[in-house]
Amino acid sequence: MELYVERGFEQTTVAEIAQRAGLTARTFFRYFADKREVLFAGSAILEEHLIAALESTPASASPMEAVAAALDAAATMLGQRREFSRRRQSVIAANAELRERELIKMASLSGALAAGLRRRGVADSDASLAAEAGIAVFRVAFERWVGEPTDRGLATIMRESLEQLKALTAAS
Amino acid sequence: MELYVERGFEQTTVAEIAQRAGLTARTFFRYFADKREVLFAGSAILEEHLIAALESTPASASPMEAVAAALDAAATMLGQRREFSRRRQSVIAANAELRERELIKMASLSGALAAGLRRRGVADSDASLAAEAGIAVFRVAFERWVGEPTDRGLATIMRESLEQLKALTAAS
DNA sequence: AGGGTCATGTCATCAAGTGACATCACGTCC
DNA sequence: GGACGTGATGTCACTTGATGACATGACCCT
Repeated sequence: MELYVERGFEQTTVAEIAQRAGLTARTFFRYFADKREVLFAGSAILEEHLIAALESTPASASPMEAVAAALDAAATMLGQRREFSRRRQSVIAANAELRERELIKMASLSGALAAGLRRRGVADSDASLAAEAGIAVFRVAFERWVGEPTDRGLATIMRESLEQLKALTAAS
Repeated sequence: MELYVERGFEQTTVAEIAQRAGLTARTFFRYFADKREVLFAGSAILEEHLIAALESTPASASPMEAVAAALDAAATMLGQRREFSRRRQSVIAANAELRERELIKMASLSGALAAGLRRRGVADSDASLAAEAGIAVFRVAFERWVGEPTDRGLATIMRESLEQLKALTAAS
């Protein structure tokens, strides 16, 4: 991240990253599949937490309620370290390849969420839709949280956005 | 697409593509920014149609109604050529880089949609949420349409999925 | 005939990945 | 303590994607 912030993602070579870490480029590629992946090391853990939260909601909860619980978990996980998130996000926003990578991580989250819902007996189509909608909320809320001047709390913004989506679809 | 279907995306080099087209690799890169882009040439046109449809809905329509109209336009555009869509989709599904590219095209659609909504006076946050939700529906419906054994019509499935989302959020 | 523009080709170069093999530090076992 | 296996790292060679610089040739306009 240091180098990506200093001179931008494209302008830094893997050799430079490796050098700063006291390693060889070859070794870098043994830890990260590619130059982008190094910024997304945490996403697997995030996914685990999301799923754990989903699984621990009572079986009586509706699909969207379960998704909301998962989003809460995500919020508490990311909610700390806003400064870090902002810097990271500004690096990602500045480069198309990184944005692509982020999107596929989100898609993976969505897929995991949908699978989790199916495991609770939610119908296939409901599961994918609820998961996609949940991730849409996540995305919008996260972006808002990172962009706002004062920290209102990611969880709050998530809940707010979810309510907003509810209102929007109801009004159609 | 021929080559991507024949031997897979990774296994075909740009040199081969260029050769089959009777060109040089250098020339290929003058038409397409990269090896992936060649599969997404149509997405700019799709975006235009979506926005055109959005703009031509009455100002009285709610955000989600306007989005629904845009989705209808997308459906009539893609609704023909299901066979083509299936082959293309199977190529994309088989490769992570292509999936990434598709996701960013979707994100671009979402951004354009949100911008269109804002132009109609919809509040910022409502606009992004409605757009994201719309794209989520698009994604799920398209996937379903491509995967189904018989062609029920993309537009029908889109409407159906939108209703489903409405029901899901209402039940939370 | 001359000049301008556009598409293409050629060449050189860089950086991202990847496979094959060597090396070195370590812990284990006899 | 020395032989041995294992895992992490380095070195080297190579392919491919991508880009810049320059040349060439077709076409059109005056």
